[in-house]
Amino acid sequence: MLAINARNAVPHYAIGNLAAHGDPIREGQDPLHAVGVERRYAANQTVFQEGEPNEHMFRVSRGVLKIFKTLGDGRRQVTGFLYPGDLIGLGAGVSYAYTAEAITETALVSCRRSKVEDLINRSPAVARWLFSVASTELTAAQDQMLLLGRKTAVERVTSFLLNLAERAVLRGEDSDRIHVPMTRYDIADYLGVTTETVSRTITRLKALGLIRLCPNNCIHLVDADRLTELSEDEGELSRTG
Amino acid sequence: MLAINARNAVPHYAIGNLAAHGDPIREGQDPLHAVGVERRYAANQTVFQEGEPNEHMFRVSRGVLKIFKTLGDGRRQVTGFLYPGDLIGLGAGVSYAYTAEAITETALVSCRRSKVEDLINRSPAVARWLFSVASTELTAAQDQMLLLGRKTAVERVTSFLLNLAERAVLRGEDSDRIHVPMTRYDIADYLGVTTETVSRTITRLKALGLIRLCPNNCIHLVDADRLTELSEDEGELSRTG
DNA sequence: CGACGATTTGATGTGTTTCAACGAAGGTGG
DNA sequence: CCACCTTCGTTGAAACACATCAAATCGTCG
Repeated sequence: MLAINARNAVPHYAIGNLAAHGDPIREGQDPLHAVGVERRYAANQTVFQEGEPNEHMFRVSRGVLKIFKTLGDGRRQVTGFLYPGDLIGLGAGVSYAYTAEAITETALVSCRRSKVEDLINRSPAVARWLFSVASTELTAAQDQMLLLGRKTAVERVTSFLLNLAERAVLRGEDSDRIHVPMTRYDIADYLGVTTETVSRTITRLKALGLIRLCPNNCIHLVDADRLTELSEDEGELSRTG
Repeated sequence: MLAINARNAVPHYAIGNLAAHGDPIREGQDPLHAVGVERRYAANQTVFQEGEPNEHMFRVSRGVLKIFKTLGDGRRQVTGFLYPGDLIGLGAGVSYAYTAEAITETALVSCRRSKVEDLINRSPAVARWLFSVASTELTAAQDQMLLLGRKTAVERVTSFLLNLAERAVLRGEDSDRIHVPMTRYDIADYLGVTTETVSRTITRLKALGLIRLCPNNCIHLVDADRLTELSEDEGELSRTG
């Protein structure tokens, strides 16, 4: 996942940490922005829905969004939370495979897919960039599959919190006081559990003194090392808890 | 790392289902093969392990493989089964995020990542192809997240069988007599359940007359329509079952 | 202040896991 | 070619982590 250093002379759609991919796309050279249009969305507003024709790619300038898939009977799976710098609409297919919805007030740079193709044709650097972004997403998706398929509730929640913290660092934010703008319901649908389980697990972590809930949807990670242990080995909880 | 059974006659590296990506890379023009080397692997042989330096990309010529991630205590998540035409090693990062292991006897075309970069630089067509393959993988990964996070055991197993059937069609094989070379254990680790649950579910589908087990790890999908219903809505089972 | 959604907490239920055992299949070596 | 052994697959009984149902409390905002 890509992110930016928000404070900057260069506009907030700058690319940021792409250097991590060894790619020559640098801050202030967002290739999508050159050919795209910025659009704004209110909290809870839908950007596009699963099944609609897949005509645009988006890049998050400001705000947080979620993307999710839905089953006929209403069951949802949130497949990602998107932060500034992230791309939406990478997936293949003639129609979107998921719904995208703003969690906070949001600004996106929108770009027709045909223009993206043009960019790839004209610039190998852009091609490598997009390929590397998709590859990074793929790696993250595999981590999430491991979480959904094999991790316990405690491991899921701690993994989630640490993941938010990691991404906050990439955006140049504080890593142990993380902002959590999504609801328990969204988190539950992301982690493949219920809101009650998320709530109980957070309560438990709080009771263990590993985290602290602050006002404004903020969570203070008091003992990140211990949380890291819990994110990979539930057994730890009984041995020391 | 790579145990190579060197015997290179250079046969079946045709591209197969790539046309599905609507991209101008066609049969007999595998861009990887031009710069790669074919290697062979016995069943159960490891191609590379999670954590090893990520230096190669592979394309399956013949055989079936699995890729999986492992937790410290041995829990596994199979994140994909790979068939001829599929690419291995798309993921980002300096080291492989998962282990790749041959299920059947296998032939792969191996290609250094640096050569792949060169190809992207030289050919926008290859760049678009790789991007579209990665995008397709991403879409599949999201489907799998929905399965792992929200589907019941019956839905998981039926989704899996139908998915195998779909991919068989893309390879030009029969769609209702599918070859299932992986063990119940592999399937279980792919679907995020136990071998017992997979076994019981298959038994149940068999009892309902929806599938039939044939010799040689072959499963006959007797009622694909009904299976499709079951793959998206478990409730169906009680209504009609 | 009042109200509605979000969150937390409690009591109970259940789908799947875990533990256990057995039969079948597939190598391996004598 | 046949005992032997290991792995795989199936089935059964019991246990458990999480879901479900229910309700109180918190928090936010008109």
